[in-house]
Amino acid sequence: MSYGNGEIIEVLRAARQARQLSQRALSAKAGVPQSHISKIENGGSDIRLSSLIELARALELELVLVPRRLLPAVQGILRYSPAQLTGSRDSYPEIADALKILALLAEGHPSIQGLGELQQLVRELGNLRLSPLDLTRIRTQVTKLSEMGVPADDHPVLAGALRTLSSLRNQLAHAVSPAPKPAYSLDDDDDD
Amino acid sequence: MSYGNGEIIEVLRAARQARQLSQRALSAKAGVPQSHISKIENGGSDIRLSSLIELARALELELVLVPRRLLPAVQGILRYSPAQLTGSRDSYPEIADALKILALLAEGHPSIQGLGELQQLVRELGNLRLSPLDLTRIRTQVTKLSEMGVPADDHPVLAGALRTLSSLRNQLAHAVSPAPKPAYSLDDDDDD
DNA sequence: CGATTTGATCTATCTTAGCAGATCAAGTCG
DNA sequence: CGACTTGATCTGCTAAGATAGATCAAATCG
Repeated sequence: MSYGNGEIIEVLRAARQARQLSQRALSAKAGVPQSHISKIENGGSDIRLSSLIELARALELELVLVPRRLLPAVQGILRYSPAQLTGSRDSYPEIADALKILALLAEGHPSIQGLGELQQLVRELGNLRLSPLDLTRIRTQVTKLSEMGVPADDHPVLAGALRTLSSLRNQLAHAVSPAPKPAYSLDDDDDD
Repeated sequence: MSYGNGEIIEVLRAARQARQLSQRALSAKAGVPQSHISKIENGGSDIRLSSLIELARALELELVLVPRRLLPAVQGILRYSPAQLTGSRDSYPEIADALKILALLAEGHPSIQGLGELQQLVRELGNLRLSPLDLTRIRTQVTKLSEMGVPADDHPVLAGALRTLSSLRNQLAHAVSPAPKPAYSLDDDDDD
């Protein structure tokens, strides 16, 4: 299935409704008149690319051009992600798996700070290029964590995982200089 | 990183060039005037959604709206699929090529400090996960550099490349926290 | 070298997106 | 029941996308 005007617009509408936003609320967010949003959603307007991007961003969507051959794979990701609006995934399945396990642990023991730190660590690791050995180390630590029993911030397994993954992250991050904060902040990512 | 007008259009241009189509050939395929394609590719037109879809289809691309949280996963697919236009692999041949060209330039003009900075930038970029669009941008800058003529630190092409690649590196590096310096500094990294 | 191709730029014209609001019917809320 | 919200539709206006070509300089080809 390929996406035409109507399909793209329908995704926008569905996303707006999923977020329980009215057209007026989206109008306020995106800076587009409510009447215009109505016209767009009803197919009465062949909107411009910049407007599409604006509305999409207000709905936490990104516009992507996908080679047709890869469309099924991409649709697979969109389809099997929980509600497509929640749930973070990475393209390293190991990272996604690790985050799931850590999420479960953290959910069951919200007071254990180390679990939150671990989640953050693993997320950051997912932004770096990982070797198979790196992935193995991450998986090993997460496996130990899942077999840990009742977690505690001073539990040796948790402390060991923090140390190991922290060290790994630091090693890899050393290859990338810290990003300076320019006076003009170029990336205005999700500041709503 | 999110896709703006310019990024989307750049993907179209890259796809056209990858298929070795001229603007006139694409015009014939998509039914869009060549002059209009030129204007679009040069950012002189905020094209309509229907036009974007038409051009994309002629280039075997599909337009998809992706929840922002799933963008990394989708980009992962685009990055690692062998069907990708650039033929992406585990290592980035584009980075290797770019470093080669920069090394030649730097070798011929050892006094140009900016070339050393560029080499460092490209190396660091190679440590981050890059999308096809990222690679396109890097290649574009390096191509301009190789056609620059006699380089100078204040040459606009060199300055532009530094700006563009620096900005790209900073955007990507934001996803990775800086590696902290522990009180017990085991490895006193002398950052050159 | 002439012929051809390419991307960019131009003119003129038509169509419509986008905007600012107003207003309406229908539904919901307290 | 009145007040309020919502999505749809309307008017009028401006600016720009899209089109049809023409034309140019630069590059490429045979």
